[in-house]
Amino acid sequence: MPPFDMGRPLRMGAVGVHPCGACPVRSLTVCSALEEEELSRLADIVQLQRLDSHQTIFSEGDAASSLFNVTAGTVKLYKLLPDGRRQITGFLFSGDFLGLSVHDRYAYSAETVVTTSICRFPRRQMDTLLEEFPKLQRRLFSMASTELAAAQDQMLLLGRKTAREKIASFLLGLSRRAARRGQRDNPVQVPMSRSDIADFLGLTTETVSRTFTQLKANGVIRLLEGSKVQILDEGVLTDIAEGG
Amino acid sequence: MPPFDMGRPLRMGAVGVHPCGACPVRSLTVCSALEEEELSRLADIVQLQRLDSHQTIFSEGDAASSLFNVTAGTVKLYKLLPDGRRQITGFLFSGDFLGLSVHDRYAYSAETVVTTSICRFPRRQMDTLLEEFPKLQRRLFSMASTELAAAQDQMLLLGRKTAREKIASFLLGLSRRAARRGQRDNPVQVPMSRSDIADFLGLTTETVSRTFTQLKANGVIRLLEGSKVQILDEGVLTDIAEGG
DNA sequence: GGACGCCGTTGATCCAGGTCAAGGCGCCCG
DNA sequence: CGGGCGCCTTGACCTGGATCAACGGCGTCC
Repeated sequence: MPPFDMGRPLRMGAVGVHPCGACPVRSLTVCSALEEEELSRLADIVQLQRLDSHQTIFSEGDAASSLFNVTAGTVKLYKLLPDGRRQITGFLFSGDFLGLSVHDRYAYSAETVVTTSICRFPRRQMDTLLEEFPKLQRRLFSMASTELAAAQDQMLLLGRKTAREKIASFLLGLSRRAARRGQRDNPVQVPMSRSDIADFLGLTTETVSRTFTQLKANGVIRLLEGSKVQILDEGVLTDIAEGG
Repeated sequence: MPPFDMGRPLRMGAVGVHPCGACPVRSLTVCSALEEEELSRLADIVQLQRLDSHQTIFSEGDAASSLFNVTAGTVKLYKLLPDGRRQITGFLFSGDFLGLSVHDRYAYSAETVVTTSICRFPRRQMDTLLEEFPKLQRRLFSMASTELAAAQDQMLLLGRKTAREKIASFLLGLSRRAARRGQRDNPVQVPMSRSDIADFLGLTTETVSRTFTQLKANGVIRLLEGSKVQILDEGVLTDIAEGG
């Protein structure tokens, strides 16, 4: 047994000063909509959780009992076909939220990619706060709209882009999101496996690997230690991503 | 010049009894969230428009000045790559809404597939109503969540399904949505061209055509007059759609 | 410290679906 | 009523990426 059970939820409302005020990613999250007073109400219902890599947060079809905020790490969302084929519908990083549902069931599964911290908001209590704070509702709506736009980009990628264009788009997307979070955008961290990338882009691991090799040979990127990728020519990579 | 200019917007607030009360698809739309009093406020800002087939409603990158509700007909949403490759991200029917945006620009283009009626809500005024009627906000959020779930299904389809599975899923999807609108679900109307279907499913028109022929030869469907498709064995079609 | 297993890479071959080409069949328009 | 133009279908062939296979590196567990 470990000295601290980090998997056990931590009720933050219990401590004197709630942690949301000091949350380093607050400005990125749904919580940025709130003032101090409201924030403390949110803190009353939140549970912090730290999860190892490759842990399931919830599975497709589970009762959708919570909403979540990623505060550190990486999460993947995916859907499966009965024979095991998998489509990863998104990767989430700090500041991103997950857990929206229709008909009270999650429509996809969520799993950590690396060690990850999340805030869990029980849906019932969250619904109450949403009624009480329209700002929160609006912020959630705006984040869902952004998600929807990203989903449409991903459909264009999946339906109409070549392997090379998919990989280029993927790397640029990772880099831009890192920048938005205030993290290093070049070289960019690529924490997920080839197999995860393949299932996100509608490819196989072999094709992902070959395409990285090819972009490297073309002098567009470099593969670095610690799953980092250096973008050597962003202009060219952008052109490739757009089919140029 | 035509005797009536049906393309000219019709301000409905001007007439004595607003038309939303009698709207035949109200229960399907965002408007179902509202009571009579609120509905008339919505009617004050709405413009009804009737459009011929293949008319552009707005284009990707346009200032997002309105939200829309489809009340009759069919609309397609799509994104283009610079070289003209196209991905249709969704088809809309009566009751569906469109026009959500991020950063005040539409992220996709919208075009009618057949003769179509839409309600146009100017964004500025809509925003005011959203503030005033949280129910409306919640309804819009819920519809966006549903859209998001559909987008994830479509990603699974685009990334991981075969041509046969894609066509089967497409027909079942059309049929189920028709049923939800209270329309005939079998035989099901397929108002869009092979080329539209191809660009929705990430295929070519040739492959779409061949796959229809193949499903017909297998006795799963029949192609009828007037762009209708009869589903002869829904169980088999469902199995095909899920990779069975 | 050795063996095993997982991940990533590379090579050889295959095939689903794309591309190119040719008609057929309505439908509109003169 | 005839010609032309979009659509749809079908056929022949091609190819990008999948599949199958082998192997090296590296971490983990006896």
